[in-house]
Amino acid sequence: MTSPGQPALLPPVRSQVRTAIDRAWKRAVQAGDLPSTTESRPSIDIERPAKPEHGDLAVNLAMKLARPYRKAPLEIARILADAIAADIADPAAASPIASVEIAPPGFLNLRLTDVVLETAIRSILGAPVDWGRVPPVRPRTVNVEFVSANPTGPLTIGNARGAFVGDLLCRVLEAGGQTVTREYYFNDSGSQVGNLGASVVAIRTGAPLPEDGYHGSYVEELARELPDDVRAAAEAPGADGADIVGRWAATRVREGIEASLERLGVHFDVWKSEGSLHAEGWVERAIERLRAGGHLLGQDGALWFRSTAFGDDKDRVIIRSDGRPTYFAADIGYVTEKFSRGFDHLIYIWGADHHGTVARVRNAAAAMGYDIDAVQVLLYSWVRFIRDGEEISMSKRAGEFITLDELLEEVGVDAARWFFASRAATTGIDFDIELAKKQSADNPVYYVQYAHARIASILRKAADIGLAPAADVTGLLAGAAEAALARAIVRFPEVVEDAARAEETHGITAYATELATQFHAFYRDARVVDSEEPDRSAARLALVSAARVTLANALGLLGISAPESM
RNA sequence: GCGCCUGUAGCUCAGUGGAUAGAGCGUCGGCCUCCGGAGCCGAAGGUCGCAGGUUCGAAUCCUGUCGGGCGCGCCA
Repeated sequence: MTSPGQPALLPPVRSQVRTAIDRAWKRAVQAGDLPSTTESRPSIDIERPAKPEHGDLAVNLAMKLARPYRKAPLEIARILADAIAADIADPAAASPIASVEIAPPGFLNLRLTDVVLETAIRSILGAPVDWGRVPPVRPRTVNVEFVSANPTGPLTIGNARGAFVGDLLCRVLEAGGQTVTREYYFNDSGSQVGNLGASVVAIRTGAPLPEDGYHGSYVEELARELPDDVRAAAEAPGADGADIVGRWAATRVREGIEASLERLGVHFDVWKSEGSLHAEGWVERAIERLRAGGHLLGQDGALWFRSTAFGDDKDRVIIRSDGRPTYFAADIGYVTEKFSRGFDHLIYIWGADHHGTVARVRNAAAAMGYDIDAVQVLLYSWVRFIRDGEEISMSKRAGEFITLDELLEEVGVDAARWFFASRAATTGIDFDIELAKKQSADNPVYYVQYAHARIASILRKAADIGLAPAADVTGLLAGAAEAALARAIVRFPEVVEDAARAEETHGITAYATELATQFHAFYRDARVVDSEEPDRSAARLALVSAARVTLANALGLLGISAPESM
């Protein structure tokens, strides 16, 4: 949403072109050159041709219209091309298209005007912070819940992907104009917390660890740090010592988790405990709501949600026969609690092993009267961590694990962020720790950061001899090197738009790499700092300045630093 | 057995039905009198697991099949 005083974001070039094509299509229909149809026109796909001789952008609309119109694609392409040419000739239309060519089997290959590129560069330099933000398709207030590991031990590399994927998703949604709340859900009162407390007590008293106890140095650390007042309360007659110590330990562990997450640049807005959902009556009210809707079923002494009525393969227990609510009961209470805070979209980031629970949560939301599509689950696949050719197996309870902190210490936050950002969340991936360390110098993230640092260095050097970026690059783009770099820069908002829509970030890392390559090529071919030619130098400084802003914003979008020097 | 995800270059991964399937790393060969060589240029490397089908066109959609991962609790 744009407030009155604020200029609207410049539409991405691709959107401007789409508008122009649409205008041309209507022009052709009005002129009677194309049949008017009651069917809606197919969506206009605009793609970037692999080969430069195919122009800046290509449109396959003529091929798509061939069937409904029962006309040869090339014939339709001819008509559309004529209409686009007419649109270009109309000064009032101010078309972003410079020229159009037809290529078999029916492509329309377009070239952009220099004006469109220059306008974009001007807007980058004028409002660098906004560059890459795109207008929302539909503005939403989104709750993204992720990590949500119970505070029974430090975060491990097993939690890593969820943390990065969730935060990256939030960032990409924010860039797409949505309002995002990052939320962490945890249980600090269950039996596992009691186990943790019992383990701490056992170490403290020198007793053997309980059967299901927790191992690991962090448990010993907790035992050492146990404050006297907590110990006294736990040892009071009739007190549940394991529970009291467990709650204290869970709080300590949770604070440690929060610190780890902050270290990797993930900040949660809301920390929500499962206990609070019960205490505040959300679970009870949600169950009543389901009951009122006739979605519950008593059987074998337990209370079930009729999930099968919504297509699930079985019904799901909400209250066990012994009267204790299941985890799922808290889930449905949580759904109502979240919606009560005004979110119109809920996203859960879960590991792929939770896919069996997706249907029941969404179905319960539907049963309570919410739009099922407003509850979305993003499943990420597992990462196999490899060291010395062997998969690292982990067990938090047995104390065999590598913590997230240790991983980041080894490979670095920027490299780790890049690693996860550059892969689709749904594919299983291998993370070879030795390889990640060994290749750290060759990691593409440094390639992109290097390009940024190099530009920063150029700008410093220019300033030293009194050269500053021009306010504009008008006329500069006649040069081939400049034109190529400008075209790469201007594509950024489209990349963000695609990433926001796909809810994936690997398009951004690929783009950042490509832009860095374009910059390096420009650097090779065009001297930027040149006191002999101050005007051209100033214009080129403006262009590389725009490239720097774009690289910085692309990296920033991924939570990766953009260093001034390396 | 049923369900979901997945199979693309030596390795790690991109590829929303479109033009000769791409990138990084690795390998091989070149480039520093000049704004940062963490760079640039070039080369080799592919039956897109396999077999059918859909259509002007398939890595992409459908069916089958083989391999890998995960799930199928009154666990979380």
